[in-house]
Amino acid sequence: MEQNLFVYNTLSRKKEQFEPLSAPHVGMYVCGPTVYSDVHLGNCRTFISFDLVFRYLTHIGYKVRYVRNVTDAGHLEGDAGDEGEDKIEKKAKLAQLEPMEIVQKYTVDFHDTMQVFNVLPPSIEPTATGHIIEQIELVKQILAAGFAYEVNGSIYFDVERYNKTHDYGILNRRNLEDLINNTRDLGGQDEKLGKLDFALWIKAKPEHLMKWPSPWSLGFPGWHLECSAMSNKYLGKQFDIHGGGIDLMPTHHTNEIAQNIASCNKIPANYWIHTNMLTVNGQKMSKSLGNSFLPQQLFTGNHSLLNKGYSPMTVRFFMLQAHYRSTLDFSNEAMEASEKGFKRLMNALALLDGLKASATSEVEVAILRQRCYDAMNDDFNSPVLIAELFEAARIVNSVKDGKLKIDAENLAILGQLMHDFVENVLGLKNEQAANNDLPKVLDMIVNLRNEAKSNKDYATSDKIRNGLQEIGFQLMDGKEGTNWSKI
RNA sequence: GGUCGGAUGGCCGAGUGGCUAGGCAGAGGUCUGCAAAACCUCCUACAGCGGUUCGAAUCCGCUUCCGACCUCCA
Repeated sequence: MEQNLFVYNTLSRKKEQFEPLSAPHVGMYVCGPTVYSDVHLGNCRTFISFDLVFRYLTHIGYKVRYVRNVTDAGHLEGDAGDEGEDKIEKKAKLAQLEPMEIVQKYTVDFHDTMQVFNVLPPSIEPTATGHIIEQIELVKQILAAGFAYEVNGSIYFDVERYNKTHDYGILNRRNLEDLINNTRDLGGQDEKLGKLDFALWIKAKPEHLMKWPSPWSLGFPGWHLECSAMSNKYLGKQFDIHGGGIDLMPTHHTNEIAQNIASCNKIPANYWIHTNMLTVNGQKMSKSLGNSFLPQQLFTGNHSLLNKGYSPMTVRFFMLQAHYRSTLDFSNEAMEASEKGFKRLMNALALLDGLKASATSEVEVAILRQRCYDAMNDDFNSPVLIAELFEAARIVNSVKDGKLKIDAENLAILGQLMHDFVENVLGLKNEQAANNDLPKVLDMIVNLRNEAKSNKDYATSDKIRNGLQEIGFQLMDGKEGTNWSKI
């Protein structure tokens, strides 16, 4: 916490010094996935971005309670507005499954995918269906405060009424008239008094499967409600950071803030962090546009836009090479560049242990370390951090080649710095197979080859090297012997 | 249509008034039996047109193009 961290706050549209409400504790809420289908790569980018935030806050000494929800009910489908079908229920009917079967399947898939990307689990991962009571209580409070009304068993939030005493556009910076004038007329919204009003509680139709009793009807909660209720429950009325994809900002987060303020007159979070979109050919990756990749397709290369597969850590590195607030465009060329860069960084990390210290040092590593912190303190600037780490890699390689001298003290700092930032902060890890007999076998083959080589039997030595290359191992002859690495 | 944001070298991508990241690709060199890796050197760009300034990729205006949101979305 000696770090002077600055965070870009969507509320102020500025970078602000990060000051938690009660350090060293930090409360962070991030809107998680709706578990009605596989997470795609764009979703993953958001959670990887917040994983970086979580990891860095933790690294600099904060005790973070990280809450990321799973939406397993109440999320309405498409153009029909609040009359639309629950996404999960729709999928369940199609697949002739219980809604909770769908939820279970895609929750497991989500967790697996997060693990593959080395995304740390949040401290608490609450579900909407697990907090129906809390949501009903919240609706009661909003009703009592006079910012909601009931029509035929459904409850709607009265946006125009709310805006008379509060600023509805505090986050999205839009005035109400503009919003009203630019809102399309949608079908099936007869019940609502105002165009911008949104549902807090929806009365279920008879055929609806997911429904719960409430004072108003047998029904289900509106989508925006769960995040208000659950952040309030686990982090309090006010907490430090609220995050999510930038596409959630104009509507979902705007409504969330309105709900919280309407119920307890406090804006829930001080810092609002929004991550930008992953694009494909310049267009947002999204399920509805049909241009999304599943992580599995990326790993295997099984997609028409892909030349080959890329490993999870390559993908993670690719994403961290762009700043979280910039759009990131996906392409094969960019992925291949990241694949090589990632390998270069990890090779340097692996060489650290074998480096020998000199009596004197030609490098001052503490300066580099400070530059790494400076990068992250500037709104989690991982691309700049990675640039600094490539400088660290250059030092490692030069020392290894005997071209640069480093003393024990600087070597220790260098090692610490690289492990801290590459593994703990960026969350990158080596993907090579470990803990088996393979290294011993390879070392033996390498020794055989070196015997042939010292006899100038290059036909044999090249045969061994080429053979290993074909099955995925690259040999590298150096002054101090031969190294191998997985290609 | 309204609101907001973006346009950086062959590709990706940082940077917000002078010091002009980084990765990948490309060229040359060192090393090496040859490779590979590594190291060194080179390629030095900011959509266009005006303006402000001693000085602009960075600030202002206009133009062109692209995107996001306005409707579920990470």
